[in-house]
Amino acid sequence: MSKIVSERSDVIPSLAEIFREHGFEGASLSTITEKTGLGKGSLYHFFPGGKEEMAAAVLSEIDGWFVTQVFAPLRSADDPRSAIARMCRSVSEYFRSGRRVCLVGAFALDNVRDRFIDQVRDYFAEWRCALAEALENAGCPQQDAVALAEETIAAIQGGLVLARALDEPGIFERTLERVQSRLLAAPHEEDQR
Amino acid sequence: MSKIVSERSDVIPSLAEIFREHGFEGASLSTITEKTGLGKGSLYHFFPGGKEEMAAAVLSEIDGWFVTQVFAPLRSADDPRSAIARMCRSVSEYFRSGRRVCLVGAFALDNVRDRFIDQVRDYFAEWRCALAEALENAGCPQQDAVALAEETIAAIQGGLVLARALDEPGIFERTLERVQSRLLAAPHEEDQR
DNA sequence: TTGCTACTGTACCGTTTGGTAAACAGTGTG
DNA sequence: CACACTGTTTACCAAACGGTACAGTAGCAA
Repeated sequence: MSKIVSERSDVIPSLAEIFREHGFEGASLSTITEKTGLGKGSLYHFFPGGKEEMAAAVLSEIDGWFVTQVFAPLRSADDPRSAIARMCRSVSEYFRSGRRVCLVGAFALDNVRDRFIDQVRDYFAEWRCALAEALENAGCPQQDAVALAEETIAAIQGGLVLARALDEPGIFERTLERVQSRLLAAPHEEDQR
Repeated sequence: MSKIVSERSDVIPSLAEIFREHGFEGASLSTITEKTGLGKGSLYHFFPGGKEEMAAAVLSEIDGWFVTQVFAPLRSADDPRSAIARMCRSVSEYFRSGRRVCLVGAFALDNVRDRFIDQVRDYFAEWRCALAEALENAGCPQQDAVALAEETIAAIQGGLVLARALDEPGIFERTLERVQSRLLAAPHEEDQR
């Protein structure tokens, strides 16, 4: 057999897709070997901890992506309002305009949350915090900023759930537009005081 | 052994709780027998179709509850605005102020959606439709009504996800309050035109 | 060429899975 | 009392589960 010399990081995207499709419990090792093209031997070589380590790695990569692509830009933006607009664009692309589900949100719903509780909590806590910071930098009072950030993230998650439930990706896109205009309007209102 | 003479409908609430906790794939028959107190024999007596029929029965009951407690009152209300307020109260109680998860939403996220696609779609479609009707009856233009209904349901679902992810039920309560005030404000704005 | 390391395929492990079969017990009806 | 009906228990099954062990192979450095 040819030695493909794959790296651990090479399989993570397909692992992510598998967990998104089947959930943690629904993703069996046979599914994973089939869809990744890696045998059990290779999988356990890269992830000695089995499924749990695979899922943890996936969550880590997701978190990493959001930290660099979304959270950090929100925090350190010169122009927070354009950073917010960029967040909406990134999020829309990441979730494929509503055709892709949020794995962290899916994990949060049932008992698998408890196995990855730190990663799940951190993901959303960081997001809320980063977005609130950007809103504050744009002139939004702290209390309003946190509330609006919370509302925004919840709306995004709910948009994903509803879009998938009704199989209407447009729902997510409309949600995102509503959210964006509300985010961009908020600091303005405060400026006018 | 004593004959407990349980009925099919008696186990459905605990089945619902089991699926909420573990998800569909994560709920094994041994978990189910343990938590319902019924042996496999009894379970297959009531649900010859196995897990799938159990979950379908649970979804049916959930849908039934929402139809009578939420959707119908929204549609046939003399005073649509108080019906909307009552919806918010019912929903808050049903989801235990954010400590309970929406099973239909959870099912929607991964592949199990496709096994129950009709029930999942109907649940949300009916909700959106009923709420939009109530908004129209309150004087909201049709297009705005549908959009606001959609936004509301997505917000509720997202509130549940985020509340559970961060283990802060308060997030859901705040979401619900925001949603309610937006629903009650909307027809008013239209009236003032 | 010889090793060492990183990776891969396969056979296998014990356990658990969803599901079936049959014997059996309580209850109501004739 | 006899009967059917409705639950319930128990034992059982093949298949699939997550996971392990290990021999083997490709790649590379000395």
